[in-house]
Amino acid sequence: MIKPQKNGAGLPTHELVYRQLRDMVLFGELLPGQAVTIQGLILHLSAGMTPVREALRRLIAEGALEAQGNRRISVPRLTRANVDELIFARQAIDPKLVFMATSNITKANMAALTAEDEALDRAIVAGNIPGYLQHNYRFHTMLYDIADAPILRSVALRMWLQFGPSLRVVCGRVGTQNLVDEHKEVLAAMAEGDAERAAAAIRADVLQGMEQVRRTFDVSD
Amino acid sequence: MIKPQKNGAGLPTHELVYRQLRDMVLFGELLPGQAVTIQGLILHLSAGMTPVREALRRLIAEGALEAQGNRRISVPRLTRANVDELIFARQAIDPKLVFMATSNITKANMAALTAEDEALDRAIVAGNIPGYLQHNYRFHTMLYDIADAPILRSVALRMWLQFGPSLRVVCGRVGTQNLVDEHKEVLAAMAEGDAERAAAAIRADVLQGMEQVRRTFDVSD
DNA sequence: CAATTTATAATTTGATCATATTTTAGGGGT
DNA sequence: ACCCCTAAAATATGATCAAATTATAAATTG
Repeated sequence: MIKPQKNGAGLPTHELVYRQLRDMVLFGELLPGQAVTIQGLILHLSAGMTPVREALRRLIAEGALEAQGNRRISVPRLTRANVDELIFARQAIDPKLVFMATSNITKANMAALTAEDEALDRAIVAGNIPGYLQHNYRFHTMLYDIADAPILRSVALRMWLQFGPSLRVVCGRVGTQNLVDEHKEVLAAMAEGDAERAAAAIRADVLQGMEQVRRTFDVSD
Repeated sequence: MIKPQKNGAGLPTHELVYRQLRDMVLFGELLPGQAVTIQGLILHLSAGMTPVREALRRLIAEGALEAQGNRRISVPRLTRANVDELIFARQAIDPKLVFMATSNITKANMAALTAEDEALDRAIVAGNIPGYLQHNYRFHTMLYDIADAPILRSVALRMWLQFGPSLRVVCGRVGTQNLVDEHKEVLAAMAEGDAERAAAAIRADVLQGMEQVRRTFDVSD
């Protein structure tokens, strides 16, 4: 007699498992190199086997996790060459998305973006690392959503999943105080409808952040 | 007493199912808008349920398939805006990969690329559409592999999965005879070690091909 | 005789399948 | 058009088999 539990939300279990794992990757609960086992997730999340497997396949496809070949799964450890790839890709994609977002901006969108950026600033002064990571992610993904370009958005999100764990390590080393961003400039340019300037600002922001990731490699590696 | 059949190759079933489905998407056995059911695949590929589900989650994550929300899965139907996104992304990524590949080129690599391009030409004159699609794909993916940049490679492969079904439609309309490419120029530039020229050539090739995809939209849509 | 290596057993983890439940789509009736 | 009812498809579970890592013991060598 098997009884398939009806999970709280209206979402399928594999989706819930996916979101939990994704957040663990993005917001630093999983560190680079860490092993991830199916059995462990079944116990920890009290989910069935099939949903967990589906979520893992999805995360592997998105680059958030890595299949090591011998049936083992782990959080990828970036090489310096990988960071260079990420810098190139983000520099190409993110400004385009912000450029497109500038055309679609509304009063409500702009208010939400501003609120998110202010929450981000508060997390920085408070030294709240998880808060910084979450609000920073939210700020950028809101821009992606506004751009209304699903394919470029999915590429950009994929990049976040790849450098997420490393970004956590960066924050642990330099602290939140030393983190600066170009978000104010992005918002000002978007408010004026100056798409070129907004794109340039986000490119500077991306380069700023990714260079910080690269720098930690010059120390550790 | 259950006996888990040991599939021929040393690869897990979910991997084999994934590859078969991916090839069906890439080489035109699945058309845009077509529905894909789990049960149908279980019967057609005589595979179990769990491996099929895993392969589908992976293909959905890679953009090859689309979850419609109401538990239905289908081959995505590209919009004109989607095609513009693909053009932008490929124009950014592909030349970079060819630029990188030029540094890593070897005698063996160059011979394999040339052989693939010749097979491609033969498929064109023969009017062999599946052959054209396969050799064209192989030519480009060989370049990605030579570049040795796994993250950019995965982004580029994702793009192929998205426009694959539409490319099949294009070939069905214009025929293979009207398809031209810049592969000879790419190979010549790479042989000289001129990375800039090789990158420019592949950009022209990409634009050429993607514009053809866009053109079919102006007719049908 | 100690230490390193090799072989073997045990345990953990992954892969697949069959089955039970839930949800959706579609068809006939009001 | 709306609502129940049925059938089919998707979701989720636990059982079972297979494989890989770890632990343990034996053996060979310096």
